[in-house]
Amino acid sequence: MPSPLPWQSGLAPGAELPAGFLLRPALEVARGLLGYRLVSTIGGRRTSGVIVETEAYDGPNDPASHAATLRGPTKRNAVMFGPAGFSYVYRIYGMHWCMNVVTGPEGDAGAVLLRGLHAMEGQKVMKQRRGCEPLSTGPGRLCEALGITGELYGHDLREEPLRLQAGWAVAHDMVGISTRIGVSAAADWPYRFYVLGASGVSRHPGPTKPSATATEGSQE
DNA sequence: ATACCGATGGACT
DNA sequence: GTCCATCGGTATA
Repeated sequence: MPSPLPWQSGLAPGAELPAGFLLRPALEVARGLLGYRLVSTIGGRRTSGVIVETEAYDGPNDPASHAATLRGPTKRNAVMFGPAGFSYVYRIYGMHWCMNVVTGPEGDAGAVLLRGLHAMEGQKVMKQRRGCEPLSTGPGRLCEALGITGELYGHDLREEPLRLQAGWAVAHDMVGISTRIGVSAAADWPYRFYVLGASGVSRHPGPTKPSATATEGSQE
């Protein structure tokens, strides 16, 4: 068994993000958000969890980003060109919502897709919303479990009802890196980050980083 | 365990 | 028209 995950010892206090945390490039923020917390009070019901899986989307430089086109901002991707710390929520396949955290200075269209959450509070509510397990593994499920919809497009993540807060530090030997899931453009870019052995991670593949310590295989 | 398939809506060619 | 940053059911191994 690898070292225990830091959040297994109890609930971390909600904390503000370190200054400048989200102003860095999407790739750095995607790694940095592992162990941080997402707290929803949408619909007056509190649900929260620890971020255990992310993907970076690096704006115009990144062929897989919704901000990749040379044509500049569209109605959908506009929020990504704005300041960091706002949510980019979009609908995919006509039925699921996906949520990103906008990163980088204004004008830089970086974003980080939240793909996996280790549920900590309000699991009963999440079950109710989801109707089945797993609760918050995968971007669509994560949004459903926390009640995130298109209404939260452009929401300031310092404010109710959806807040991003600092949480636990995740050591480097507990982080897996792989290519992004479901993307065809830039398919070989190692822009996905996940916590080894954590529940809430959608898959544990990873051509990119063998990561000596972790024998995978721990279940939820 | 992996594989395929259908649902469904909006952005884009 | 086509392409998805997906999911859940069903099928096959």
